[in-house]
Order: sequence, then structure tokens, then C-alpha cells
Amino acid sequence: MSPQDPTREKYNPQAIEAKWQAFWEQDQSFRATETDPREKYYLLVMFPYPSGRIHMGHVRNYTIGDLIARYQRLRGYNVLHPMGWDAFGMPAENAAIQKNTHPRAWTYSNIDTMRRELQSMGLSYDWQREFATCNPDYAHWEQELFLKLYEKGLVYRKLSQVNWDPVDQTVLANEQVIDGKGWRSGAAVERKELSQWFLRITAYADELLEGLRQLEGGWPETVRSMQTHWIGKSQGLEFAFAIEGLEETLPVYTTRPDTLMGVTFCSIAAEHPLAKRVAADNPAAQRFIQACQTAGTSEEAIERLEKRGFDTGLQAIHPLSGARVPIFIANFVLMGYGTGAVMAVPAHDQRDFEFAKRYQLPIRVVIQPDGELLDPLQMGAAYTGPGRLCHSGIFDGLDTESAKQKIMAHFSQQGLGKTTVQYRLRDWGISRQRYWGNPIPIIHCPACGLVPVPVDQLPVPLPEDVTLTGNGNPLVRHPSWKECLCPRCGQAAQRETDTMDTFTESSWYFLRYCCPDFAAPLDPARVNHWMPVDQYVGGIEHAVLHLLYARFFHKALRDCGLVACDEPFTRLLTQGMVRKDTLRCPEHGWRYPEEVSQQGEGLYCTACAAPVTVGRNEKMSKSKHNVVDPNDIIQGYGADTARLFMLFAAPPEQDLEWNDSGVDGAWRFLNRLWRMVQEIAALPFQPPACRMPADPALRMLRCKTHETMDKVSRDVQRYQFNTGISAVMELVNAANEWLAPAARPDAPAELLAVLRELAETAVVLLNPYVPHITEELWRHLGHHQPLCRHRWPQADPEALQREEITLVVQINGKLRARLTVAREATQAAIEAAALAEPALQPHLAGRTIQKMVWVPGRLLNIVLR
RNA sequence: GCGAAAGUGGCGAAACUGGUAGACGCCCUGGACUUAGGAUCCAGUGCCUUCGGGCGUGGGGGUUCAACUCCCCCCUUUCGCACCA
Repeated sequence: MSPQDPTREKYNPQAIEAKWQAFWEQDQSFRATETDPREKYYLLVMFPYPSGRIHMGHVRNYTIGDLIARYQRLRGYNVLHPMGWDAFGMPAENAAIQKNTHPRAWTYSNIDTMRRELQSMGLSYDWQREFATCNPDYAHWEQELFLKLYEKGLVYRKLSQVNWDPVDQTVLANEQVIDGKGWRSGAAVERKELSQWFLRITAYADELLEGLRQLEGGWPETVRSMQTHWIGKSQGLEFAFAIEGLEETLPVYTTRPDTLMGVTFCSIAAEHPLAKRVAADNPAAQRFIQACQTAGTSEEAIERLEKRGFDTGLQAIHPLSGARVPIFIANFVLMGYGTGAVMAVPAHDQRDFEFAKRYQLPIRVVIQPDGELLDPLQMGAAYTGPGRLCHSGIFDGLDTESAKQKIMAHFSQQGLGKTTVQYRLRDWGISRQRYWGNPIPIIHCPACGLVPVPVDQLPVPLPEDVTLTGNGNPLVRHPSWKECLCPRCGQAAQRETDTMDTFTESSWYFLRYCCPDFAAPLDPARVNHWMPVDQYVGGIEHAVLHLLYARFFHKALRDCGLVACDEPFTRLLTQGMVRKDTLRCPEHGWRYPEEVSQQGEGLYCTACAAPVTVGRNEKMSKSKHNVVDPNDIIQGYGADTARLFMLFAAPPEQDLEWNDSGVDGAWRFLNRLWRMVQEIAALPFQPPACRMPADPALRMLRCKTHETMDKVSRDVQRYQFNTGISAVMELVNAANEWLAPAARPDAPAELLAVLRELAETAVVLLNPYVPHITEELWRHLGHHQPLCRHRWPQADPEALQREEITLVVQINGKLRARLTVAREATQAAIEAAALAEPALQPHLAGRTIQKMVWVPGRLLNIVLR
């Protein structure tokens, strides 16, 4: 190793990073324009909520996005890579109350901080397209879009049972209730009846489902399957039971019409109109219904919940047999699905089975599986599998599938019922009773009813002078804001005080990036230039929330003529979480690493000296005391080290385990790269090799250079960023032994040429990963054009040809020897060489060769008898 | 319960179409060079071994000349949904 040259610069990430960030900004290197003749590539990352500081999850998300954006730019695409802020939401209101400020001030101040933090990462955004969703003009155009959907009949208002979050004092959509708790507050959700605004996402249920098929290959299987289940399409029969002694009938929905003759009772939901009617003059029924409604909706509550029912005394009349069966109010029937009433077949439905057992109701087997005879008295559980029908009159002997078809056909022909499709998906409730959101632009007029605000009177602005108390909606309490005149009749009227769910803003922000300055919601020409998004990168937590809403909203806007494509996001990459070890003290709970001291093997709490246990690594969170502040890493090691570690430690879709010595490893590699390129740059100048050298060892080195181009290209293409880095590390390791010979005065020109080509290759290939250090080294190598405008290298096919290959000789599938042979060696020659190989002789002695399996370029397997 | 993904050294992970299991990095061990300041460089590093070799990709079977990879059964973990008729 040559001694350190004092004139040679040390790697100083802080200086380099500031310098190149300033250059890119001044050069407008990442500006994207529609007039650029190159093919477009739209790379989108999920915009952050401006909560205050960026966290490692953001760093990972945006590093991955930036790598792909920079790679595609080097490949010659006109890349749109925008960034903005998902800026409405409740934390701003809570913070405003606590800090006695205004949500707007708090939000914009956070945005300033976070923008600086993102800029310190060297992300290649087109910052001129930046916006926050709380900007008055974004809110304005969103209100206009809302009215367009209103005109299309995709918006409606209805009285409905809502999920009420008692902590956040607002309504939540079904998607926002997790385990019976508010997705944000974690408070147990209550049921409440309120007039609410809905977007008719169910009108697109089928298309949203169909579209998932189109996304096969581009979207992760998990996300597609989660959305499929969320939409929950099922096909079945809807028909009605007559009720003895009553005019009205009892409509039910079933996916198992084949079990129709096994019905022995009916069950209805507690909220069912018929239940209410029974309860009107029956206090016992009333008590039962109340008990049902107060039961929790949490997972454990449901699991523990016994099947319970209340006999209404009413009798339903079977449409085919005419048999009388009792009608129960049952605690497990959902009003929100199907008709809120079911036909009960205890022999073939587990819930009905449990219910029948409890209330000693008859069990009637009508499906017999092959090979065994079901006995209703012996059954321990319902039989839900396929089989042949019995006790079903004219349908006896049919298999389950054809019975379904026959029975549905029979019902249709006789006018008894119809084939219907049901979805689990509900319409999207967007009303929020909060201040820091976009007002719904509707006016309530006592004479005219609901009147949309005329487009020329938009926007409905949020009042700035509000008193936030955290209780109820400040817009309701504002002295004057809601008072207005009806645009239709001119009489005194009131504004809608609900604001829109913040998922509305994130449902079209990717369209607005295409034309952020347009004086209308969307400019179809520019939107259609960039859309669809070629690659979307974000967290899996939005699999059914944002990603379903946005797909719906996009399709609705398409039907308003504002965008042409059907699906907004062609490819989706969901990055894994960033995790870290947790430390726990029995006395003080979660501990930060600096609250723990090490003595020998043991870890002890600095507060109480109790032994601290190292828990398994979990998602970084403040509550678990296992967060690492990205700013500390960027200030200590530089953004390039942080980026390299994030990309190297795991493939993007997997969870990433934060590891301090792994960060050191990334730092060490960048230093090795720095020193190597410095040394090569200091050698007498030789243009980079473009021909094969005469020296065989140098031919191998040049081959390695070109193999690395190939490998990294393939790895980036298939989003295996970690192995791409490994490949460049190998190349740098391989170059090491040549640095000393190259520093000698008699070093051959072809060595200098090969090394220069190698250094340039390593630097270009790493540019999307670590953009600052590579720009700097590129300059050191004598280039005056910035690296971000260079072209991604392509391997020279001639250089890729290895002259000698090492192949493996196996005996009965076990590795016994390696042979190094010329690339063009024939099978016969290799077989002869293998049989002569000394290492093989003990294994071959005295045994006959049954056959030899020859895999060209790889191995020879000698199979002995 | 239903659906999806995953299980490989002390650790993070590689292995692309069935063809050298453990690339690359971390940790650790030895050595070189050293006063510089988060060092650097070289070598070793799956387990066992009588040094011939044997055993190894959650477990058990199978297909194949050859299995981390394909098939069957089972176990475990993570994520999502959850009385959806």
C-alpha cells in the first residue's frame, strides 16, 4: 500500500454534499418539462404529513424513490419526480391547541423544517412543482372537483350509523377503524347516527376489482389480494320469505342457494326494521336489541361473543316447501351486509349450527359429501364442503355447483327471486367534524335544500379566526362563517360545516403535480403527458386506504374527462419498515441506548441499575425508544452513507434492521471508493480502455468491469439494490491489487486504461445510490459535465466473454473437483480431463460409469452405478 | 377461521431458468503498519472431523444424475381481514 499522500484530499461528505446540492439547485438539474422530447417517466413517492421532523421511514422511502429516478434519468428518460405535503389533518389542530398557535402556522413551519431535511438528503426532486394540500389554491380546485363529482351523482348525503371517534371527536370511514379502534387515536370507536357526506365508491366496485387484474405483475400480490378482499365481491340469490299473518315479506341473501331445503329458521339483525317493529310492543325484545348494540366490536369481543338470539314468535314461510320456520333476532347478523336477514341452514353453516345447538332447533342435512353419510345428531360442526343434494325434492342428486345454478334459475323463472352480486365495500364517508380540512362546498337552504356553491364563488375559505378547543367542530361555533345567502333563492342559509377526509387530498395530488400552476383543477394535456405514474413507492400501510381511494377518485375524474388512463399507478413498490432493537428496564420501561450502560456482558439501566433486556427489533417508534434521528446520521456520516446503508442492508420490500456497525460499514466502503478513485485519478492520464488488453490478467479485470455494468443494471431493474452494491464492492476489491503496480513509473499504458475505465464505471454505477460523492469523484476523474447528465453504461459484449471458465466436476451429484478450461473446450475434451483429474481417482476406482451429465459452461456430473 | 408473505452461518443477507449453498457486508480471531485521531492494510471465519472426509437452507416424505429452488404433509413467524350469510 502506498503511504498516504498529504496533498490528497480526505473524504469530507459535509463539504461535498453542500456543494453538489447547491449545484443541482442552481443548475435546475432535475427540472421536468413537458416540452422535453425524451420519453417520460413519472416516479412518485408518497408525500409526507408535515408532522415536524423526517424519520427513518421517510429516509428509506425517498432514498428508494430517488435511486429509481436517478437511474431512469441516466437511462435517458425525462423523469418527473415531484414532492409535496399532505398538510391537512388533526395533529395540526392538536398541536395548535397545545402550543397556542394556528394550525396553518404550525403546518407551514414544519414544512420548512422538513423541506430542509429532505434537501440535505440530496433527493432529485423538481422542487418547482412542490405544493401543500392546505394551500388555498389546492383546496379551491379540490372543492371544484368535489362539485363535479356531485353533478355526476357520485356524492350524496344520508343519515347513517357512523364510526365515532370519541377522542378525535370525528367520524371515521370503515377503512379507518382498526380492531374497533380509531386508526389515529386508538380510542374505542362508538356507533352514532349522523347525516354524513359519502362518495359513491361502490359504483366503481366492479371496475376497481377488474383493474387489479390489470395490475398483476406491477403491484405486489399482497396489496392486490388485500384490495380484492376489501371489495369482497360475492354472487348469490336474493329472495323473500312470506311472513305468516303479515303483509310484508322478509328478503334474504344467500351464497348457498343449494342448501335452501336445509333452512330450519331465519335470523335478522338487531337493527332490522322487523326487529324494531317487534320491539315496539315487546320490552324483552327491546332489551335484547340494546344488549346487541352495546356489545363491543373489537376482535376479542367478537371471538368471545356467543351466538345469541331472541325468538320473535313470527313464522317465515319457505318459498318452496311452504314449511313454517321461526324468525329470530340474532346478535351475529350484520345490518350492513346483504339485506340484514339470513336464511339459516345449521347443517351447512357453522354459525347457524352453533345457534341451532344453543336453542335446540332442528338440523336438516341436505348436502351429502362423497363416501360418508352425515347424521344430524352426530355432527360436531356444520359441513360446508361440496357434495350431492338430498332431502331436496326435485333437486336431489345434483352436485352443489349445478344445484346452485338450477335453483337460481328456478327462482328467476318463477319470479321468486333473482341472482345478485354483493360487495363488502361500503361507500366512502368523507365528512369530518374538524377545522383543519377542506370545507365541503355545499349550502343548506331552508327553502331549496342542498345547494352547491356556484363554481364562480369558490373557494369556500377556512376562517382564520377560530377558537380551537379540541371539542367539537370550531366551524359550527364560529359566529359568522357559516351564515350565507342561498345562491339559488337569495334567502338566509347556512354553509355545510363538515370538512373533507384528508384522504381526499391524497386522492389526486399526483395529478396536480403534473400542472401545479394551472388556473383550474387539472390541465388534461399536461396530466395526460405524464400519467399514469410509472412507479409509485410507499408504505404498505396504505394498501387499502389511500391506494383504494386514489384508484377510485382517479377513475371518477376520468369519467369527468380530466384524465385519460384507467389506472393511476402502473407499478407499486411497497417498502418494508425500518426496525431496531428495543431495550427494556423492568422499572422504567422502554429505554434509549444512552440510558443504558454496559458492564461486561450485561446491560444496566443508568437510572436504577436494574438489568435491561434486549427485546426483538421492532418498527422504530418514539414510544418504543428505538428511533434513530436521520439528521444525526446525515450530520455525522453524510447523506451518502445513510443512503448507502439503507439500500445495502436489505432489499426494498423487506423490513430493514437498523444497525450502527452496518452504517460504519457503508461509511468505510465510501472511504475505500474515495481513496481508490483518488489514486487512479492521480495516475498519468490514459483514456479509459475501449479494447481488450494484451495481458490476460488485465483482460480478466476488464471483464470484471463489464460484468459489473451488466449485474448492476439487472439488479436495479429488478429492484435488488443491495446486490447491485455488492457487485460494485467486488469490483473495487478486485481493483485493489492493481493500484501498487499502476503507481510504478513503468506501469503499462493498458493497465492505466483499464483502471481508469474501472473507476469511471464504479462511479457511474453508484451515482443513483450515492449521488454526491460520485459527482465529486467524477470531477476528480477530469470530467466537466455533471454526472447526473451522463449516460448509464452498457457492457461491451466482447469484454464480457470470459476466456477461461471454471467448471465443477461432481460424482453422483457431489462436488469433487474444479476444472479451469478454455471457453471453447469441447465436451469430449472436458470429460477426458475430468476422468484424468487426480482428485477424482479414489472415487472412480473400481466403479463403472453409468452416465455423464454435461451442463455447458457449468458442470459435469459423473454418475456411478 | 379466511387470505397473503416468509423461515438459509454469531448477525444483515446472496444464490437470476433445478446445476459450485453462504457472494457482499457486519461481528469475531490472528498478523502488518502505526502516534492518528470514528484508522488503514493482509489473512482466517457454516458445523463436525481420526484431516480421508462427513453433515448442513424450519421438520418429514417424494420427483431428479442434481433440490434453498419443483410436488405432498406438518411446524413456526409476520402482515391483512374477520360472525360478509
